[in-house]
Amino acid sequence: MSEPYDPAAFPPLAVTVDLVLMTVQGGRLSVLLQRRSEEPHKGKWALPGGFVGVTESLDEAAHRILADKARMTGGWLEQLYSFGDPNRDPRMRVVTIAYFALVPVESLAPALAGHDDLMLAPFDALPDLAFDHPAIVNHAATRLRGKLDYAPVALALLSPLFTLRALQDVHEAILGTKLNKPAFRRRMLDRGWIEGTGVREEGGAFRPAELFRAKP
Amino acid sequence: MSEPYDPAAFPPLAVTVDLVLMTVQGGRLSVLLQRRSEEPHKGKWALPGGFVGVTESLDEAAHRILADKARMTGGWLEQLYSFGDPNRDPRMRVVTIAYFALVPVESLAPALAGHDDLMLAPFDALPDLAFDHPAIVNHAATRLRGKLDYAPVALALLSPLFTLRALQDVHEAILGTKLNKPAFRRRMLDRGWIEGTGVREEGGAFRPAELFRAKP
DNA sequence: ACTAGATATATGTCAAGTGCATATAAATAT
DNA sequence: ATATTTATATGCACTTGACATATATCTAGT
Repeated sequence: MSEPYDPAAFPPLAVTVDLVLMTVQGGRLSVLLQRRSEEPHKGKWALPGGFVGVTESLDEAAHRILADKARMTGGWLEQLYSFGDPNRDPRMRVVTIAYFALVPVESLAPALAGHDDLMLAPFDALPDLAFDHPAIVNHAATRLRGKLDYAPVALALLSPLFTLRALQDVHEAILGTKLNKPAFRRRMLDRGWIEGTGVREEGGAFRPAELFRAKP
Repeated sequence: MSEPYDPAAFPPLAVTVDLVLMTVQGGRLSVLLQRRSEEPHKGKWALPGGFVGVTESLDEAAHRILADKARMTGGWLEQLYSFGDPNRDPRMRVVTIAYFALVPVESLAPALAGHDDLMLAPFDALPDLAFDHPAIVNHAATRLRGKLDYAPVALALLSPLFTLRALQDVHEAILGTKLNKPAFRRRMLDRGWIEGTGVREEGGAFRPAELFRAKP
């Protein structure tokens, strides 16, 4: 910031936070959408979001919006990217800070139940989205795929105890490809993100797998 | 954005773009700083930046500020991260979108000459910075180091024709470590980012190296 | 009980990538 | 010419991951 603040030349802008809340449901990477009840784009699906309060940090605003949609246990939240095209909202100039969130699908159940203005849309069948939300959603998917290999993001999509098979299913859903089982297994164990519990899953029709958990 | 816009509950905020303009000078990774001429933090060093105009996208604002400081030939500009702590500016609420820029040091010479409110500060000897600019600068350095291996960012710090030795010097300056020469050479050629010109550098006291250029 | 079937887990081998040491090539200075 | 210095090339060990295959462990069915 070099020049002094001149409100006439540089009027303040509306600032929002939009949330790309992703989860894996039925083997497909999906994103939470909310039907718009107001113009513009009334009736279209859009990312959940909200304006940033004056006394609130960006992270706090993102947490607030996330907490409204999901029980935030074992999830992941990080800033994604900021979008500020002058025409992205026809009403007025809005700059949005997009956030990237991951939660196990069970954490979304309470919010989804009985709210028909909310839905989980799979990435391979997204509806027509409002504003520039298609670009935001694509940005999030790309980031997720890119981080999969060097950050324990996939763990945020699983419940606290999980099998290696379940972890692999999550990776395959995100990448859209099949992975080699022994190689995946060794890679995950080498990363040092997870630890075995010694306990096996129960109820399966075949040999039960060991349950793992995220390392603290 | 879910709720309707209520200016009383969510007044607009000032939005700025701050630029972390980095280069390698004398074998050291450095950042362009500007001395503040106004309160707050008057006299302190800070990142160059400015308010975002109403009709201007974030990228356009970043380009405008960059063009003011450097001849933008062969450089790199990308959005870094947004900072919006409510108290980051004591005057008022300011959200800043930080950008990450790389240019060869020669592109900065015109701006630096005769402007004693501008300086290139090496990362290993940064002065006391205004606002939350220390955090922004650290974020940029981390991103730069992280991208070095999988994106051709180092090329943006060199003139169009360069030797592999010069490219290695840039990498070493950024990472702060010495690298193995044959391994570095092979790695760079495998990446497919550069191509030989068949022409050799001239004037050196010893065997002249081949000049390379970035692939289109 | 035993066997078949299915899945979890372990191992062996190969190719690619990287660090390190060393060898060869090409220029200048004396 | 020869020494010196740097560029470029090559050989070798080590690590990592893909893939194939082997072994272990459970249930279901006879």
